[in-house]
Amino acid sequence: MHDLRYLRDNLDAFRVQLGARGFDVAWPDLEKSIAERQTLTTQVEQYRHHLKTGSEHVAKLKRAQQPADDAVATMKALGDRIKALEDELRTTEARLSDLALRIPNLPHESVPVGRTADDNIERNRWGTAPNLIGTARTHLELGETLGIIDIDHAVKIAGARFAVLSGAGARLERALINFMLDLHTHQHGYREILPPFLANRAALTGTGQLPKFEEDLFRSAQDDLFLIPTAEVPLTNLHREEILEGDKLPLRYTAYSPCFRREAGSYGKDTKGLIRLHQFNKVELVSFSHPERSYDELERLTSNAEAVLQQLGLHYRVVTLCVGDMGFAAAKTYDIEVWLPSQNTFREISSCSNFEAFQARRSGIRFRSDSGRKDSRTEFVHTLNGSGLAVGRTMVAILEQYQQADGTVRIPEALRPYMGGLERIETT
RNA sequence: GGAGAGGUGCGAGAGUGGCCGAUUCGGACGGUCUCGAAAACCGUUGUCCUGAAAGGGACCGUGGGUUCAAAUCCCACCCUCUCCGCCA
Repeated sequence: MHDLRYLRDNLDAFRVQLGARGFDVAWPDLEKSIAERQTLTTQVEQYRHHLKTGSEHVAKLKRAQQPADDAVATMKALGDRIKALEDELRTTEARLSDLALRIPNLPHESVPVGRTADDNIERNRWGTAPNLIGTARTHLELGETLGIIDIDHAVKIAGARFAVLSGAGARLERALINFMLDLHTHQHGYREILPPFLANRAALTGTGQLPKFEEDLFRSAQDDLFLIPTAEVPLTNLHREEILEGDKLPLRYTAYSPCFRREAGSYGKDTKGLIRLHQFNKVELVSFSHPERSYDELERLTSNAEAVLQQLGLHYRVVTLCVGDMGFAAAKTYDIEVWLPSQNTFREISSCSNFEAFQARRSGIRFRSDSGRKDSRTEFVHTLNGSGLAVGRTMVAILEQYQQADGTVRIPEALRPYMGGLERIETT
């Protein structure tokens, strides 16, 4: 969501800045709605002022026991007029807010131009690919042979794009969650949260999933609640409609949650294995930052996510997403991509974004810089989030990068304490 | 799920139709006093929209309605608390 006043005064410049991102915005409707709202608001406020003073006049007459019928009649007519105008204003405002909520965020000036993932720019690389030329098995082959990934039974229970983890597989997933949470809370200063996994409309509108992307979400129709597609939703909404104290910023939170996505429109993509599921586990990082420091915070948050891969010894790279590849709400995004030997390529395992004030404006998350001061003003915070990391895909990377010639999988050392000392996954 | 009570500013809590954006107490902030502090006393202290400013407008859980006029009356919904039922 953007500042509508700014938008009104700079509509053309704004369109240019938004570029290709604004291709499906209904600009003429938007411009018309803004103008209409302004006219109606001014009228309603003027009439209401008359109504207010007029009513006081009536009160005076009645107290003085003077006839007030004429005045009452005039005021009644005025009241009816106001009611009609207010109806119109309500309709206009609803239309305007729906239009405005569908405008994507403005990209930061440092974001590379481009349309697709091919235009993303590699920023840095860490580690080396294991030497598996020609022998790399897929995580699914490994997992099924080892008896730790079971797709067939998941289909029976829920259908396509679900997975059952079994034995050491389930243990590995749990170990990863604990390892990540411990790292972020003990070493990176995040506060651990265990949030609700369902969220209401207001929460999802605040972070930007609604109104535009409702078809991507699982929904409980009876209650009008949605299964969260990421813990970003509950974490960011922790402070919705709040005014935070400026000297407490940044506020950093981490949470494990399962994530639920309908994956509408991705039929045929990544149909095998754990890469793209309707339900997956993720440890999320969220930060509420002072606007002046949010880009430093983005670097920090990204490095916090990278630290997980470094400690696990997984080869990866970081790319800066180009304008065309960024999500709806982001101003700038780094994707962390982990090396998958079987695909001979890097695959996304984390996405770290600065949303600037986009979500904060939608959610009413402000801060006061000098608390207690008379002239202190409130300002929108900047919100950031990133995966720290997608747990399922981390497991995929471990299986593939740590696979041995004999079909077993070594456990990264950092993880062994979380696996009861287990050093290797073998067929059992 | 059933019965009852209630949702007001940072917190407690008053306000049952007009003079209420809202009494009071507490907290916080500033000041007086003090070597310093406590106490006491004085003052300040909600958010948003509009406007260059003066000013104007909105907000008392949310949304409707009644009325010349609504925090106050009516309706619906949401939420909280207590009791009962059910349940991990």
